[in-house]
Amino acid sequence: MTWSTAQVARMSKVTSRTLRHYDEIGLLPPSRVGANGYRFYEQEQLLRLQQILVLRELGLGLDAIAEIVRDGRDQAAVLRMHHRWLLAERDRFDRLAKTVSRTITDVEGNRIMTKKSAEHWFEGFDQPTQQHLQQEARERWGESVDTTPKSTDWWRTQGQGWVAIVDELIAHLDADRRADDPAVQRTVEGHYQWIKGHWTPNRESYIGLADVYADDPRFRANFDKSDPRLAEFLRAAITEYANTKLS
Amino acid sequence: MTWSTAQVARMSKVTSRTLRHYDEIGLLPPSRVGANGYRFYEQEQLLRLQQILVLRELGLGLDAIAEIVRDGRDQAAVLRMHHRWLLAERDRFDRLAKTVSRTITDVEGNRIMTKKSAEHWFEGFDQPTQQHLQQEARERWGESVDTTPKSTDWWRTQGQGWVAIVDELIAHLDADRRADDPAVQRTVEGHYQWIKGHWTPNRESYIGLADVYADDPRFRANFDKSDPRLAEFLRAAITEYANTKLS
DNA sequence: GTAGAAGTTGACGTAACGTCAAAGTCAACC
DNA sequence: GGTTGACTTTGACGTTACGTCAACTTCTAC
Repeated sequence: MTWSTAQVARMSKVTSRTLRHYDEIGLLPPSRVGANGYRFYEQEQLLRLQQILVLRELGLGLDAIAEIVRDGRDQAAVLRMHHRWLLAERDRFDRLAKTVSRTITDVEGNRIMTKKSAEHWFEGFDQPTQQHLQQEARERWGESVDTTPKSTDWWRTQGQGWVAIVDELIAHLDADRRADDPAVQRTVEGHYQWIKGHWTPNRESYIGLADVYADDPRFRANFDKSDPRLAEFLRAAITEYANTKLS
Repeated sequence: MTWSTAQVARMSKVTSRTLRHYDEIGLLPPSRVGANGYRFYEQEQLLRLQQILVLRELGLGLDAIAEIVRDGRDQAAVLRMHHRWLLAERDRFDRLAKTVSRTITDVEGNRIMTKKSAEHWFEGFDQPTQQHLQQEARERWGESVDTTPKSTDWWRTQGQGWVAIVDELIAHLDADRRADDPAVQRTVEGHYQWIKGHWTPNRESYIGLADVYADDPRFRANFDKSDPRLAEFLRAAITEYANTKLS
């Protein structure tokens, strides 16, 4: 089966402009281009488009999507990962609805806000999805990491949560704490919860993530910019946490 | 309690740049501006920000958000509407996850796609949320419709489904069909299903919507641009449909 | 042949900020 | 009081992902 641009656009509810754009940037080349210059798509392209649209719904930029959606991967495994992400996003909207419920209660009770209660009003809005989802994909397929210069921006786009965690780790290092010190482990717990917002690592995968942090050249380079002790310290701290707290 | 820009930004996870932007466009003016030029926010602004962020999460543009988020409305009623929208969006992500599940089954079974099955791959991606949510808000608070020039773009952003319905109505008028003609009623049925994708009108609210279409100056103006007979014809057709098909 | 739908390329415009620079303000510390 | 660093402002250019439009070609049905 083959589909024209308009047919694909109609089925998928994206515009032909979008399809052209995706072809231009190499994200979704058509199956073939006719002698008349017309684009034609087949099943493989439709599958890929679905994946693109899922990731777009999850808020990823096209750069990140290009990195995740690739030929040659086990498609069923990719789809299962997307499925899990969609369920996580579904749960986040549930959390947002609960946040609004709480606000309704506050407003109907004419509650005066304190500093503490104000923070509850914004629970669920954090969506550092792109970084997390890319991270998970990289952990899984790290060996095929894209090396385009644009990807070096990944570190720079990390959210505030991560920055705070790094700051704490550096403070621990400066206080000469060891990786298994309870304070250090609390920081790792914070990191774990941050990750857990979107996917829940088990022991193996959390340690695998620590290894990515320490071994991936770009992660490593960015850590070294902050403090040369960081990478190995984080690896040790995460490994300790995973071995004592996770299964 | 008063909060500075940075405090609000931290709590809400938006940037100070965003808060400035929202002030500049009048979407979220601060509670007051100090002698030093600094912005300060209070509870009322935080409540409004939460509403803005909810609607942003739901994919609305800032124009549409400005139209929905207003002073003087029953805040509990506004929040309950947002709550319902969030649950609907949660359910849509559930549908998306089910779509991906189906794809996994197809891929693992090495199913060859037919024209029909290809359409299933894209279920759940339709999100004409902005139009529908604005419409619902207008139906509820139509009498306080904003008259800023920018809002006149609303009509232009209507989706294809709406355009097709209008085209059909004009065709019915040209064929001298009455509002209760079965063919006309089938068009209204199509409109009803289009609305029903996001909220289900009962008799009263569907007729109320028809009244909004005919009585709101901007709706009316846009209808008149297409055909001066349209507004009243649509009102009559919807009223007929609602009285015979809805309770 | 004609008309209208469908499709292309090319190119400017848009929305919602992100980023950066320059400068002022504030608070803590010496 | 001076210094430093965090905080805040205004101003302005840049970015992303298309939307919109124009001009032209191709296809299909009559």
